[in-house]
Amino acid sequence: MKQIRPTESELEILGVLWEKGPSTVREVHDILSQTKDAGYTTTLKLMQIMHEKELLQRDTSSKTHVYTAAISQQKTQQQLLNKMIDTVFGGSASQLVMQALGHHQSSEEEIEKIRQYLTAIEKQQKDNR
Amino acid sequence: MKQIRPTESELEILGVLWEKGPSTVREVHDILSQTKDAGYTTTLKLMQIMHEKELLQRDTSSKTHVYTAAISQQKTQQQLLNKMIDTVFGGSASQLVMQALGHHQSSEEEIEKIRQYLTAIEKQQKDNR
DNA sequence: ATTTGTTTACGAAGATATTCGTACAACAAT
DNA sequence: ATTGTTGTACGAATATCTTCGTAAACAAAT
Repeated sequence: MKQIRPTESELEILGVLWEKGPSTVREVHDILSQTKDAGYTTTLKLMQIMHEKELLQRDTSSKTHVYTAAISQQKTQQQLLNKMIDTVFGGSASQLVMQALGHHQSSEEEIEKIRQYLTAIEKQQKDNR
Repeated sequence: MKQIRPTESELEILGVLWEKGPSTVREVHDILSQTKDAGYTTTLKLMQIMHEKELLQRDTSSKTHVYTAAISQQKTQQQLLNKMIDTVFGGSASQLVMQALGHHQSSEEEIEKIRQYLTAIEKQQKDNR
């Protein structure tokens, strides 16, 4: 399987593209600069490199290029999670889950969603027996 | 708050030390080399640098030094999780939780534990209102 | 047409991480 | 004592990531 290894900065950019959809460098940069302090050309360069690495696709048909994430959020999440569970959580996913729930503000709706998910998993396990 | 930013390789080493407890370079290296391909002096150097950065403590009383993780697994987990939730999961902890549960075999006991955890969190949130 | 502003392209510097060769110290076995 | 083994220290090369200055292309406004 092709391993995806975006760097920190690259993940930030991917995060914006996943949320906002196809965007120009300017759009990405404006969002990043709210929380980060970097020049415009820095963001540009990063995105160009990411395009070379095939982390991003781009549409150059108009002067201002439009970039799109070329790797799915799901797949990236899964890969990073697995690595993290392995190295940092000693292989225990439930350990990670509890840690995540414990120290992060979760809304009631979110908690309800997770409950339903747990039920679904249990049901599935019974069915497979 | 002091931000902890271990690199990939550093996390691997920390992972070993968290699991095995205080260890020599040789011990750490032997475990790492099962899944990774690096020379002994590379591991040594990394651990020396980590000691400088105060990620590891070491006991030099005997010829063969013994290293210990100087940052807690918990704290590190929390910090990495928060960052990951922010950038990769669009701020949604439940998203991360579901992704983690979905691709990992969880026993019924584990699921039950998580359920109880959810209940506790909900209760706590009500009480804080 | 000239100026102004926005954008891409490119190169190179600076920062950080990773890798390993070599030298030397400690010690055990011969 | 000599040799072989195992360890630390250290420097330097290499690789990778991040940052930004500068130039050129282009379009809109004057």
